[in-house]
Amino acid sequence: MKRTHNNGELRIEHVNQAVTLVGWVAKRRNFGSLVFIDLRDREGITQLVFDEKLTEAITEVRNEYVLSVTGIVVERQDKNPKLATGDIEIQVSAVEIINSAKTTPIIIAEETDALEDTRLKYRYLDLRRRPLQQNLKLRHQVAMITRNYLSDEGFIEVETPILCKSTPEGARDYLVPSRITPGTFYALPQSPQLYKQLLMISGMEKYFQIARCFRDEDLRADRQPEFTQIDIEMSFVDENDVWEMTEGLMRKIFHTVKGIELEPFLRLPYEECMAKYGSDKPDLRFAMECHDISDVFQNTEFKLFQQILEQGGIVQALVVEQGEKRFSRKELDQLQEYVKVYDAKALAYLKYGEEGISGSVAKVLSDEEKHTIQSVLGVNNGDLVFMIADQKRTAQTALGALRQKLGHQLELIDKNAYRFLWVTNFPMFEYSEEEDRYVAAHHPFTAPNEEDVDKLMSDPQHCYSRAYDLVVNGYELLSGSIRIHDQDLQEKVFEAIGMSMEEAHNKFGFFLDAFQYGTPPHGGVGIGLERLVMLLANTDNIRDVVAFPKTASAADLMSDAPSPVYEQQLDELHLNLK
RNA sequence: GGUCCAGUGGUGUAGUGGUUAACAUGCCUCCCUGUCACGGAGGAGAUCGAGGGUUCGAGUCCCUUCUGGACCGCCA
Repeated sequence: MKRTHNNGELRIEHVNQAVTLVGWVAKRRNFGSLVFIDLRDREGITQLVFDEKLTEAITEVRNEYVLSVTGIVVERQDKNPKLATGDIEIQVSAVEIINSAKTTPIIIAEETDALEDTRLKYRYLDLRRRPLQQNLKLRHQVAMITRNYLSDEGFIEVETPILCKSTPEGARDYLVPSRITPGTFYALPQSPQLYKQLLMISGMEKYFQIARCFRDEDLRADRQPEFTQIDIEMSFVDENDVWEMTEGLMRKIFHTVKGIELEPFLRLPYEECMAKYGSDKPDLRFAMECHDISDVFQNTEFKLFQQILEQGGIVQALVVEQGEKRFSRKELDQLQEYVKVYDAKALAYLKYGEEGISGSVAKVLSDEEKHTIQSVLGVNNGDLVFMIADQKRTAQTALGALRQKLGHQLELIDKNAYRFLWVTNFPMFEYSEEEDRYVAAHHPFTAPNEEDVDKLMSDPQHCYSRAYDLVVNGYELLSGSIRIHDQDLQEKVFEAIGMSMEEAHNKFGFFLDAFQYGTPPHGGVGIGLERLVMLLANTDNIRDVVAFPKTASAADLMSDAPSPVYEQQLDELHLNLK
């Protein structure tokens, strides 16, 4: 019997039609000589009615049995408004039990029960549940919109290799041993970066790929070891072209999926972003900005602030409007502990109350200082001021983390809003304590700002790049940059990060060779598909939008990967385990 | 590498040193013709993640370890 309809589509107008439905038993309600079964497929649920002629045939039927039924659509005596098909039911005339099922370890109909490890072990059952099914559908929808949009804009989808050359710059590679050439390895791509740039040299002009990427780094709630990027590269463009194209894609996606018309995307240079929000991925769904109030303490008597300022640090401050009475002493202590996670030494606060100014540093600051803070920050009666004095980045980052925490804790966040922000002008380099040298902050093919080219060697710390991130609601949604297309400039950048041309040729020789044959100006982005779908699905966990995700220790609880392999496999690959 | 949280019938939880480990749900048997979180009666099901220790006595306290989760570092 071939199915005639799915379980989500029958309505009152189908009454009296003969139909055949298939699906899984979601629920059985037994009244002896009358039995109801909720039949589920991916489109929905339809209620089946079995009268006394047929109850015998389904006595053995339990949850998750697979059935095929034929019957007549009838109007229900009592309609169920919670169900799309709630106006009708199927008076079953014939039933075929296609397959039986063991009792499931998790209850499919319940949407929330079962802990993470059980859900992951029985992922195929968890995937039968409505929320995950919807997320996978959503993910498909986003991918399709993206493909169509980019194709219409003249982009060509090209697949790049999964077995690549290892490039130890950046994230740790997943390695794949070569059987044919003993002692050598492929790496899985961290991103198709070099290949997409090569495609620009090849004259593809506009490329995209929905690309799997792999990074052997520790996981987070929004990070998996393998993930998907909507990878895009364009020739003969500058930042504005890339941004406009990306905004167009985002508009299309949010319009189609959510029916939302996005506001124009804001733009903010990195340094300003760090100063205001203490993060390179700020959540702009609430205002609350940080301020550098070091100037207030130029002649301070307070030793701690004095010392920090002398060492080149800053005092960063944040006002919680009407926050004076919103925190207990215990909560303030907890916030104190919270900022320590971000390396801040302490969190100072001042309460501007009716009966004067109190708080952790009320006694050690002068009246003049306290009042200057008030006027500089525009503090009103009843406000609370948090301060962190530390080295610039530490103070900014710790207070920024506090800002984000307070946004949640004080419920300042508009949960239905999407606030897009381009963070631009990232630093070209950052100092690596570990390696005792400057390393590329983005990657070494990122173009420096034109006015900063002179500083590449002389002042790398103040050299900024044409890299940009698109940030939404506290998530880094994508990263990209305008790339270097000039050989001399590329050599200078390698020199600045202490990489000899010889070393550079060892690592990226094929790429540098290609560079010599007429490289167009180009740039692009890599959009984190999972993060985009997370935002659209309103979840804060990446596992909710990945069909078969890994645990925090990068394991697959269902298949039990990674796992040991047979001796023979190691032998073939010329590998010895330590 | 570090910090914190969790682990108790199939599933989710309660149980802060003392009798037979409780509740919900699921499961099994029986009853029921209008349920949709169906209802009713009965039943089975737990070496309390593992190992060690403290104690007259440990699910409970201590140590070690494993697993899951969140975060810091890391993620060009």
